Amino acid sequence: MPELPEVETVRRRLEPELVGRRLERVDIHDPRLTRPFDPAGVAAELEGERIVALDRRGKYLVFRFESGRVLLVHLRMTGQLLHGNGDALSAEDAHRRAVVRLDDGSDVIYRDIRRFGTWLLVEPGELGPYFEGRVGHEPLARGFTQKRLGEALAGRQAPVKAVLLDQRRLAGVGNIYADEALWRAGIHPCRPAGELSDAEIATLHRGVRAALRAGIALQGATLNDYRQPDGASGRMQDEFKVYGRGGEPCDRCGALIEKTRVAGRGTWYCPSCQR
DNA sequence: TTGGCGTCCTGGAGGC
DNA sequence: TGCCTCCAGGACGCCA
Repeated sequence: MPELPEVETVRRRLEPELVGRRLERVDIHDPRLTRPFDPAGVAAELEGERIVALDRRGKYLVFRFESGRVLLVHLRMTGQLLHGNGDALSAEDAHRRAVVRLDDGSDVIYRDIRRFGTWLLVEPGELGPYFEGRVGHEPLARGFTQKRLGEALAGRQAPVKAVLLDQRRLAGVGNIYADEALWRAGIHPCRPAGELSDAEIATLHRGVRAALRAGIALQGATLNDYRQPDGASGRMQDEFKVYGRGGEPCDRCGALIEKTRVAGRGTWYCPSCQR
């Protein structure tokens, strides 16, 4: 499922291909994609727009247009953005939810098996209010310090993993990278967030950033559905320390990795070296 | 304000 | 072989 490293990988691949291009035709096949707005209306508004920048905020892809409008694309669980010739990209694919024809004749295909993904067209000046209170610190930004992480965790009785997954506090961390970050930090995912010491917060701060950077360096993790815009798989799944490795030995201490459930999510950890 | 749970959604795995 | 049930999880709404 696309988290910060996967979304950033998609952004980096698409940016040189899409910036400067005009949207000639937009076909949105899934009425759920643009809820609560009419997909035909959204498509009509998008046609003719020129992309001037492609950014990322948390797990959102931010398409900025010449008019000042912004299209926010969230891939959720199984969303994919593919770029190429639409006819060659399996036109019969039942999971195609939208197709955008660009002015160079290429296509951007949006496919989504579980249909959780969303497209939201935001008017100039509305992006800030939309993100306000909804999307928290960027964990790889220069300003995300150990102090900022400490503030996000302070006073919370919820499991530390649940707080890492809370996008209002930390943007972009999902189930995979939360587990991987906690393993790197040697912290048990069920520990109450507010009880971590300053030293543990410092270790977790390094662990979160290291896990996310590793994911970006390996072009994300491909488990089932995530693909890069050219269809290639990521390689992070080959470097997982705990996620999905229940019953296998821990790389650090050799104890068998266990699985539990935290915040309603499957959670893998080492019972020996994560305290 | 906080934390937990249900909902949306579909494909795959496992059981019978 | 076919059918049924369960599981996976990001964001959001609801409730205690």
